[in-house]
Amino acid sequence: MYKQVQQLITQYIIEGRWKAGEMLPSEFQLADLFGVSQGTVRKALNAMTDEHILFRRQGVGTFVSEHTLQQTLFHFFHIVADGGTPELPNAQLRGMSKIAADQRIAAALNLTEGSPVIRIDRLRAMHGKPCIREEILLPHALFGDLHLLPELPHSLYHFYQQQYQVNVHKACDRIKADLANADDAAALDIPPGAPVLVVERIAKALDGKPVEYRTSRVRSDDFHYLVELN
Amino acid sequence: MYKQVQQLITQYIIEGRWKAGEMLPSEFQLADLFGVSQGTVRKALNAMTDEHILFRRQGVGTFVSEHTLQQTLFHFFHIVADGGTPELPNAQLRGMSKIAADQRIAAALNLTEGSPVIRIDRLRAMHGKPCIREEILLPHALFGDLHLLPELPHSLYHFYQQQYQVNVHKACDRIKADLANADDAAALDIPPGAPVLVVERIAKALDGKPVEYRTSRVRSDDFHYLVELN
DNA sequence: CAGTGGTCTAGACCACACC
DNA sequence: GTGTGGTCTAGACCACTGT
Repeated sequence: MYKQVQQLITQYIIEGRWKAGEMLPSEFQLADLFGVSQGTVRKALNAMTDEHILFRRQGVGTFVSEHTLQQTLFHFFHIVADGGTPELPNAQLRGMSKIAADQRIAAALNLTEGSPVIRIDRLRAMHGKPCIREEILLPHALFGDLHLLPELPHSLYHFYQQQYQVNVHKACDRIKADLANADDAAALDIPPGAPVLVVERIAKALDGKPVEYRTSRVRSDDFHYLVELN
Repeated sequence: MYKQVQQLITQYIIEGRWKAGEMLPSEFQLADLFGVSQGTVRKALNAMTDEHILFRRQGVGTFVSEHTLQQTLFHFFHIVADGGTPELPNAQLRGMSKIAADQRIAAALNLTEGSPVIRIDRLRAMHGKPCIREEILLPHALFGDLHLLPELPHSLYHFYQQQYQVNVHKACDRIKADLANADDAAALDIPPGAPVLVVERIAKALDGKPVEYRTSRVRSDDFHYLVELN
């Protein structure tokens, strides 16, 4: 029963009945709504809190998670300057376009080859030092004419959520090492052939469908990728 | 109260009163033992199950987690062949010695400089193809004369647990890119200057103290590091 | 069959936040 | 003060396991 409740609440959020940042009804109201006891609702809410879909504040209420800067930092941004603490870098937009998905992109986003996708190129910098080249690919079907906007905010997941009702809540990163090519060298201010980290990410929405395919090329002299294992 | 119960159970495990793989008393017996209700014990046990310190099987009982191959694979081994599924590679022992901790090692293991540490060198291979060079550093105080053994098992965390009552349960990986040096090239069968992943891990025991400092150099042509974010 | 964990319920009380 | 989530308790029943 608590899993059904969980599924129902998730459905309500996907349908936009409860939006990001909004407060849900209290445990007892939800219990009445779904015809179960307060304890059962509680178990569902806590499970969803563990998945970071909801968050709760004692004395206040239960809310749909927003991708705030804090959240994004802890859950989805793992590139850190060597001596320092996690921090969000600036992002400089280099270009946006609509292209047709090749085989690689189609596979990553679970589309058919040739489907329209939006491509974003950005250069990110920390403390004025360029550190990451990002290529971001989005299904056109979900994001409409995003590529025609003049600017983008730095925190994309928050933006996806606010403007397109796309809630990123899971992701999978594949990390490799490579040598800096000419574009890397020019953009990141490193010698060609220097080692770089390549992080390929596929991000998934609440419904489990892939919604973003992102490739980051990171200079490795002063930055690393950090993973906590529990 | 449930946090106190959690702390007590953890303490019992650290003291070796309940050892890896053993079954704990039932929820009601624990409730009597600690003077709380069964629901409170349950909450503590479930929290510890989430941290992978315990695992529970319906109809059977609650057990102290063992680092089985399965566990190790999912929680602590994230290097994967490009096309394939996660898999544990062979390990070929290259050498073991007792050395004095330099500043870097002392900082990682929270020891004073000059403390004795055990150093292990291994070469790991998947499907007969060499893929990882590992340097493993252990505090001598916890692992005694491990370096005098003629052989080591492939799954070290299980071995630490069985032979030295050291339960690894958290770790932190820092990932960088580098160029293959002469030793990498020779051992991993790649050209010098090829890109390699460098994974530095500090592993922590149940009591939160660092117990292993491991540096892995991974060939990046056919392997990657995999991270799941939730 | 007996013993275990898994779920659901109901009620009480506490801690906290906001008005 | 009122309403919220957080904790603790107690009891019932179910599902699963091993004998």
